[in-house]
Amino acid sequence: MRIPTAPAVPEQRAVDSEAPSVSSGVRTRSQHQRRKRIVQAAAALASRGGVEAMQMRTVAERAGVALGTLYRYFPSKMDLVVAVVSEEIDLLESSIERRPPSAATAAGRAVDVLMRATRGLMREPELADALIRSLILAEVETPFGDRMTGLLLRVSGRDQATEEEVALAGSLASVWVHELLEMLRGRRTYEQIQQRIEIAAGRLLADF
Amino acid sequence: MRIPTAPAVPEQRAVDSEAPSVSSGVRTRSQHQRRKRIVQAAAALASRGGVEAMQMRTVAERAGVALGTLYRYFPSKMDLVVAVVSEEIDLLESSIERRPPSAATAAGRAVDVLMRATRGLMREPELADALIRSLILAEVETPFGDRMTGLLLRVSGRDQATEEEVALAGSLASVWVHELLEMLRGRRTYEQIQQRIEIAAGRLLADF
DNA sequence: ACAGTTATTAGAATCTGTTCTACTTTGCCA
DNA sequence: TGGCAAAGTAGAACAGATTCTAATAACTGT
Repeated sequence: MRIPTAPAVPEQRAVDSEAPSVSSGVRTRSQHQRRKRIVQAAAALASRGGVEAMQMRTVAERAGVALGTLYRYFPSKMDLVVAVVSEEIDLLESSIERRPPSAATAAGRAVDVLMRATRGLMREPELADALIRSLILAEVETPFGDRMTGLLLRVSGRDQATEEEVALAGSLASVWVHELLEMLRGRRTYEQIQQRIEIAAGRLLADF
Repeated sequence: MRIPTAPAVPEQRAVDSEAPSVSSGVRTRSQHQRRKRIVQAAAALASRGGVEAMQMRTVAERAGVALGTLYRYFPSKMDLVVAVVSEEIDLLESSIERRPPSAATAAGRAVDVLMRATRGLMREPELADALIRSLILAEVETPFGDRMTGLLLRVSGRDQATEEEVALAGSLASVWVHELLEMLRGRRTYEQIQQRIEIAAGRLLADF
């Protein structure tokens, strides 16, 4: 799996990696269905016992698909996790759109968004675990971190953000992710997270 | 891998978990040596090919120890990774002690420390990548974040820190870890990290 | 020195992600 | 309709972390 002769370059895995037919790029209806069934089966298993319960053999079985097929759609377990998790983020974004944060300050609105996301994640703890970890683990660029940062900038009223503003929003996002991780490790309660996010947001987005 | 929805009750794995003699807690000289040999072998392997190259069988072999013995000292690979990382942090701490940061402001000293640590990690990219990723993914408590936070508080002259100060230093530490990760993904240069750390530190530790 | 506990060992065995093989089915089109 | 490439299948095979076993060595207190 490793390339012994070229040590410097990390093995890029295909970013897309979610559909067969490499040549055409087309996805038939039945393939779409199959992919959906797989992701659903994976999500169902993960929301119970977490990534551990989401074993590739089991997912394949639950989705009524051969192991080889599962691997054709998702070349690694991580790809599957990422797929499951993408759906969750979509949910958050549309929730924010439906009911935008109303706090007076940018920091307040950011805290609102982050804590709403936190609550959403806490509803499916095992799934949340998978989400956060995959967000961090991903080898290549994933939309997650940037999407969260973008979301924060948007609710802060910074559609045309300076580089410094992007850095600050990004910092807040990374603090949030870290706090979530600590929660997953059982080292934070919801209240503690809120407190810490408020403190950090108050400083980082002070003059937004 | 459970979430404390209200109270924080993680299934604690023994945090220590690094020496035999559960009952006595004593560690004989030969045990100490053995442990040291194991960690050295692990570090040597990891600094070449990353965690992948640091296979438990290989580590045991290199350390001249049976696989079972390795597992007696380090119940899981993660425990071994943590041990390796701890040594790195020791190095950083003693380096800081030897040559304390001299900047005028607390934020400046914190930036100094973090960038010094960054340079240290960049010297062994494979090791850094492996270790940081594994630590972030670790299920259980790791000394990493807390030690870094403690270090930051110390160089900020906050030996008796308030809760808010701990939160702020912790936030800065998590921003740093995140930037490090981005660097490992090839999305940050050293200069960019420095810039972002300066921005974040300037806000977070403003009135330290 | 002796009995009993604890540490160590070699190696087999287990578990789960991933890969491989040898077929069979499906979709497509000339 | 015949045929070919892609997609799917069942199941074996492989890899590396972790666990288990049975036996031996080292250390302990008496």
